[in-house]
Amino acid sequence: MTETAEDLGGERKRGSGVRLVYEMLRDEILTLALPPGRPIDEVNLAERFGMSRTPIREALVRLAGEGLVETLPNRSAIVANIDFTKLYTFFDAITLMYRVTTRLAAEHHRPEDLEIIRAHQARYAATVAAQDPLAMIAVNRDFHAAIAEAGRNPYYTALTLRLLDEGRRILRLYYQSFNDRLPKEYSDEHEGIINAIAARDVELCDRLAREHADQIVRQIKQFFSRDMRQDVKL
Amino acid sequence: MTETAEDLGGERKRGSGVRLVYEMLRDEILTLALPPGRPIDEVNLAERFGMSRTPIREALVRLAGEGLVETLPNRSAIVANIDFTKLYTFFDAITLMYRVTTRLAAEHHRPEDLEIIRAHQARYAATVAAQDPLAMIAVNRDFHAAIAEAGRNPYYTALTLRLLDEGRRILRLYYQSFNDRLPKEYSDEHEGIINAIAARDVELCDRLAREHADQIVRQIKQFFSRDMRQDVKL
DNA sequence: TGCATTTTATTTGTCGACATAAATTCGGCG
DNA sequence: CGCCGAATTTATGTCGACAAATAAAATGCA
Repeated sequence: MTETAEDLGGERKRGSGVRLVYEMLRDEILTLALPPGRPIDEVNLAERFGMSRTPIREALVRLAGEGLVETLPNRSAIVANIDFTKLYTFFDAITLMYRVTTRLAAEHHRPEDLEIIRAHQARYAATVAAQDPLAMIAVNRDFHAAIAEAGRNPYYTALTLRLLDEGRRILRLYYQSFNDRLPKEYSDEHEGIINAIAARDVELCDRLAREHADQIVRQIKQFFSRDMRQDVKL
Repeated sequence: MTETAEDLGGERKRGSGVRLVYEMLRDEILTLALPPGRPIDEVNLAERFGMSRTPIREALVRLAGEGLVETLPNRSAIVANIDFTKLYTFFDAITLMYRVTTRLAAEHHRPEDLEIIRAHQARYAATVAAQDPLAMIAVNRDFHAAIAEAGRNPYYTALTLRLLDEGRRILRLYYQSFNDRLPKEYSDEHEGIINAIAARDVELCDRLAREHADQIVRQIKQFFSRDMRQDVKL
């Protein structure tokens, strides 16, 4: 799947190796290029990135801290599995975080925040028009992350980011099942949320964020319950 | 402060070193034995724990992932500072998490959860009676962590744990200002919460959790605003 | 042939050492 | 006397190698 020889050019600056590996692995995990459960071999990665195992391990430890890889003692680390039995807790949490962060964004956003949010939304619409699900999923995450940032509560932002990242993998599964054809309905909902934030209408933000979350959750629930039934058949 | 020669006995099992360092450092940070801003020297720790720098670094990376230490590139890591300008976001977040986790505990708890929660509360009362603020703070954290666990939403639990840990440092500062004399009022509030969970009364749990949080927040806010005023005077 | 046990092999956990970047000290110059 | 720059020092980032533990393979036995 992944090309063997990556050969990332020449000299890297001291300290940049870890971040490089971290970001690259993270992206491959979140796009499902590395599927859940796949073993992660340290020496393999060390060769691929042309560096020692030490920075590789540090990147893996950080990813493990975010719950993106699971490390079994004395055994290969693996890409974190998606626990479908806990999907409902995920939906519950992300719905609450959408509501809370959007509310706070309405209260605390500054002009420059809105610019950033609108820029993400423009990119989002472009990815939908281009039928590029991978980019769409990534930008959708950036959009809501920007809203959370505008809310200026780092604790909520941190949880929201974690949920959004986990959501990238779930959405990837979801859209793959449709051969990656994208509906564009979310685009309108995003516009409504932006306007509500700009108007500083806290209650409207709450309602729109909840509806936005409910809509996605409903679709994915439907999809996975279908999938569950098929699984049960064996 | 910290004894130089710790000399933790003899052989350790392969893989246990990291957890040992991680837990010990974590405890020292949360009890303020290591004050915010203090530099953390890797070789120093390596000598103290009688192991190489490698496991020390891994423990530090994990602690950095939880926001308990800050690592500056090519410079000493330091114990994470407490950002008092973001105290209000902390209060907001922990109030919400108290409410949400207690609500969920009312819905999803099982008999064994209640036993655990009650056991923590018993220990809590004991620490208050013994006027042991350090233990009291630690057990208070365990009490609310057990409630979060009973709510069975790992995302909420994770954020709650992070907030509770950060809260340990703040509470330590708070009680230090009173020469570590403890009021026992919280004990009764805890009992009320336990009863509401046992009765599966979601709305009552919400109200009691909010009041419990508000009460603590009010006191600490008062304390820190007093402190702020003094700071302004220079 | 099938199962248990030993042997091999692979991969992680840890170590000690070197390279490098920043902080500090020292020295020169204006 | 003070400031700027170079040398020194200190601590981190990275490396290659060894040891331990698990998985896989091979062997022996019933």
